[in-house]
Amino acid sequence: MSPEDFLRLDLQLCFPLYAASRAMVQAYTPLLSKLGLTYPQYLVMLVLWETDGVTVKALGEKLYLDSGTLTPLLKRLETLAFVRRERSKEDARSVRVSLTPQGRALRRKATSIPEAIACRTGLSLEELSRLRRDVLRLFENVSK
Amino acid sequence: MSPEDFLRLDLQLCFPLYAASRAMVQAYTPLLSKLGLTYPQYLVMLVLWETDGVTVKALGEKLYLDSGTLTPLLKRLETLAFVRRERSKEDARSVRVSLTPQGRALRRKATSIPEAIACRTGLSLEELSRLRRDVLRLFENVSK
DNA sequence: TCCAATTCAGTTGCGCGCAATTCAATTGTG
DNA sequence: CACAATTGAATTGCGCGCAACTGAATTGGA
Repeated sequence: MSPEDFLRLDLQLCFPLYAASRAMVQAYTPLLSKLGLTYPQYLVMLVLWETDGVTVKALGEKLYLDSGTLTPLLKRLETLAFVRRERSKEDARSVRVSLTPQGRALRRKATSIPEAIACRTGLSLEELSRLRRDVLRLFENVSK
Repeated sequence: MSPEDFLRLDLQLCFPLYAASRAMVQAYTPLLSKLGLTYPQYLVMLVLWETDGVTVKALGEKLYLDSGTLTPLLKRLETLAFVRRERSKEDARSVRVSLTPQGRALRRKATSIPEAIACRTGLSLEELSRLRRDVLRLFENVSK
């Protein structure tokens, strides 16, 4: 295989990854729109449902997103009345994000989503878990 | 495992995929910026290097992008003088995109990129090819 | 042939992502 | 203690993605 061949679209890994990632987000979209959420907003809610009262910095570290993305997103979630944002008392540089009762209540409506998505992938739980592990390894290699 | 557990961020496939896809694009960014391209623009150039004079519709079908994304992107590539856009004579609804000499010349400067990226993944060619196949299968299942 | 339906590109509007910068709060060092 | 360096969030600017829509060109059925 010549070095030229590596420029063939069909031989690259990134493009399928990029297309698959967008396709997965599209699969979530109709389910999430019932809750009034976008996919990145859903990711933030997943973190908050696990750990309420987290700072913007900690959110960014979990989701690999910066304040340029998170600040406006969190303002939209605040407008939707799913979260509150308030300056930390201990360190006035940081902002804590907490769930409102509505934000907490939203969790129940979201419980059916992961299984619905898992079905859409057409993969078994074992295949899903293996693929997640492989993609995670790729992510760790590439992002370091 | 309870249905609640499926809402755990660390157990989902889409998030690693989403993070890995962005990380891969970030790995491309410094290499592509030397050529003056973004990653989606690079994808368009890959198609044109394989098949010059393609329509916007055909580009969209190969890259799974619509005219809302492609039209402004192609205008930027035209401003950069890498492509020309012209209404088709056979069917005036469609627009053909062709490489300029500069666009064609850019290919040589891009030849080293795929290998550099492959190295960054830390995976062997066999692992890369297997992962590409698995991700492609996921994409096909989810997008149909 | 006519004209309704379809197709193709373009436009608008909005929400990310992310680089780069700003600004206030805090930390660490002499 | 002073003050330079660092940190955390916000802001700005730009390029996607994509849904929804527009308008022109083409197609296909009555």
